[in-house]
Amino acid sequence: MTTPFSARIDLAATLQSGQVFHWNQNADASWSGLIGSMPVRVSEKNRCLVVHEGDHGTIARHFALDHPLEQIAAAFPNDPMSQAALSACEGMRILRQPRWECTATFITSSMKQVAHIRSMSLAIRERIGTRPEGSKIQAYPSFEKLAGSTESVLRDCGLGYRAANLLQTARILAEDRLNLDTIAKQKTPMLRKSLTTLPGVGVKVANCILLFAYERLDAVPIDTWIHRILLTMRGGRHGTATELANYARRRLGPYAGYVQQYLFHHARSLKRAKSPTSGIN
DNA sequence: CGCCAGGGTCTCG
DNA sequence: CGAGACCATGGC
Repeated sequence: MTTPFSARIDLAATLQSGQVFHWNQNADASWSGLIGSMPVRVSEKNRCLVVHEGDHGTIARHFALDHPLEQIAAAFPNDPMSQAALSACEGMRILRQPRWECTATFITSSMKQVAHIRSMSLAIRERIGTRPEGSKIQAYPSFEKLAGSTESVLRDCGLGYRAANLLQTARILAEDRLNLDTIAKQKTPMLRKSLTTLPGVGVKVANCILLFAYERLDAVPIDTWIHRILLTMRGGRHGTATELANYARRRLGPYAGYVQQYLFHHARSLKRAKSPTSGIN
């Protein structure tokens, strides 16, 4: 136990909002997980982050304690849905994720519920990953290691038709036909185009990767939830994918990705509250 | 049991 | 370009 950081955070919202899929809450309400291969245990005290285990600098960076939440909140659109999400999720942060791990988990995410993305992530870790010293769960396998795996092993992890995509992407990276670090200097539209060359990465998944692993806080992943919300904001008026994307960018402002994440988590929280039998999904 | 899930890709108009 | 079929799997 050490002195808390001073930055405000809602740890549960941050870790359960469908950004990362491998954190576990302990009996004492603290959270255990990995940042890359570094075991971490953190908790919340007076809405601030307390470190029990792990390097402080790495943790502060991963949890994006430098993001200006007040400025971001002030930039939220002034409509009922956005403001409701803002007050419900105050303190939620967009994590800075390791690029490969984020890319891989969102390749597996298509047409899957959050609960199942989690189970696939845990299965891949357990089956192919390696266990850091003193960690309960295993680290996500590197793309080199995953490239040496097989499609049938990945199907055993529950990936279904996504297995081939993940394997092929891992091989492209292992053969250095694309470098996730080198492309980080590209401007957002070009970076999005680079990411979508990877098998299993379309515009939606690319926007998740841009937002969660490349600090592009204006990137807006439009999944089924956000799609419905945007339609409601437009008064039920339908449109093409590109029209909706343009609308989202204009409507949600400079921190559109943040607004999107708050809307997503809030909408899912409301639905979970209606069915108490279901756990965290 | 039927529906839906943080969609991508290929085909066809 | 834009719309539709198809893709596996599990939670609800």
